[in-house]
Amino acid sequence: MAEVDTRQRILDAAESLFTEHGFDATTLRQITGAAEVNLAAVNYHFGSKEELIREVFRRRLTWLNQQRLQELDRLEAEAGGAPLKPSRILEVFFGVALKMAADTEGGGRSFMRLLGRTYSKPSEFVRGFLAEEYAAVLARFKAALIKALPGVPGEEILWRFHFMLGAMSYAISGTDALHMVAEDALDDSDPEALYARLMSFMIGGLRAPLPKLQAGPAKRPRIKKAA
Amino acid sequence: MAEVDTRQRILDAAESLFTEHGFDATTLRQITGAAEVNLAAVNYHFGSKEELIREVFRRRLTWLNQQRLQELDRLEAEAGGAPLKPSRILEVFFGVALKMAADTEGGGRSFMRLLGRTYSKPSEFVRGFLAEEYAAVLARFKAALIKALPGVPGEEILWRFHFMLGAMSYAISGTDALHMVAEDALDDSDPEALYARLMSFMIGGLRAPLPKLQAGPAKRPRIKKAA
DNA sequence: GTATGATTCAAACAACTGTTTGAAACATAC
DNA sequence: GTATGTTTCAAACAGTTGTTTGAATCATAC
Repeated sequence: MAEVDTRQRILDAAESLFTEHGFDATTLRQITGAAEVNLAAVNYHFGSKEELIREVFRRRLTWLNQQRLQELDRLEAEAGGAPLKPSRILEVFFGVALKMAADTEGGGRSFMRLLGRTYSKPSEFVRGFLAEEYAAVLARFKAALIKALPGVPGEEILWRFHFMLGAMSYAISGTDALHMVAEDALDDSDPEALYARLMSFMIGGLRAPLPKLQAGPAKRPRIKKAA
Repeated sequence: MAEVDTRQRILDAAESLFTEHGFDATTLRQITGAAEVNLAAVNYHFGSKEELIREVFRRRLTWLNQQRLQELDRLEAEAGGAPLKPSRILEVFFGVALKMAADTEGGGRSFMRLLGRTYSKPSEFVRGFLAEEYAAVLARFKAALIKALPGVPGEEILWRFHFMLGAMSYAISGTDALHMVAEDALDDSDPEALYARLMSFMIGGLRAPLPKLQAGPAKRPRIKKAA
């Protein structure tokens, strides 16, 4: 019984401290201190600091991605084979994440900020299982978007999806960054408003006119002249 | 004479190692090893590791922001008081950054990746002078954008600017992240193409319809019915 | 009660951290 | 040449890191 309690307390403390100071700058002594457990408890319950980090991610990420897939399933079932509205797809993917990020009490907010930062700087040993957790989800959403946007090349969609991940990451970890730079602070206290803002920005970006790419390696002339 | 060489070699090695492993995970012994200088050289030339980090940023950031202000000056002078096209403003701000990021040889690319990550996780002691370096630039570009988009509230512009910073950050540090997740790798070998992609995405986002913000602290009903 | 296994605890471990030191090597001016 | 100031170097410093250890405590079943 005490096991669960201790594990949970360590995970919660670690998640919060990792978010605040990063992995390397957070020591096991800080974690066990905040969790009010013995130092050796981390190695006893998780084996090592690296395994603890992985578990911090696994705990939330698995649920998050299951939720995303589940909602996409529901949406596609409702549509019955017809392509979805791109905005609906984005709403599922980012809506679930932002909903989690809005959960200040359960620690979801802390985790999402951590995830955003880690995603852009995957320490070698998280990269592997992060890819593992994300692979299926990314594939599903990419396929849905390609189907929803028949006119847009798949590569372009992937890039724009990538840009959107960046926007979301900053939106969540957000105010820390802009706050430091803009004195007239942005109000991020309202998750609904943030969600609405981010979503209209993303949809605008997703539906933007395609860039004029010139002189690529596989340039294809418009009209084939006689050779 | 040797001083300059040593300082420079340390800064270059530090920049590259910080980008790859982060500040905390990079040790002075790694840096001095890569730079092929004595361990004590860092403390002799920079005073401390923290000062070294600050100098790594200062070296590039000062130039980068000067460049941005300079180009904005030129643009506004040409316009002669008339509001600029929003896309032109973005082209200056992000174009300069992406040009630097495209500089693989001079180390600019490495630095921009580092900057993008640091911006979203400012260790307490970089935050201060990072804000210092950015304050003037942000203010200028914000003002220009507000002038260029008279219909859009200033707060909305700031948010969208923030989202764009996120998109750019991911675009630069980019492929590491998406690469790990999408097997059909994105080709980021062409900076021109990346620039074009990012720019049309951003402009699309910037010009997107305003979000419908409901039930804020100042909710205003559409039609006031009889009570 | 005793026995068995899981969990906690204080203490120690070796390895590594940023920093300091004092002598050596170097450059430059006289 | 000597003198002076700067830069390099190997070695050591004290402090912190993640991890291990072996005894103590707890819970549960018999």
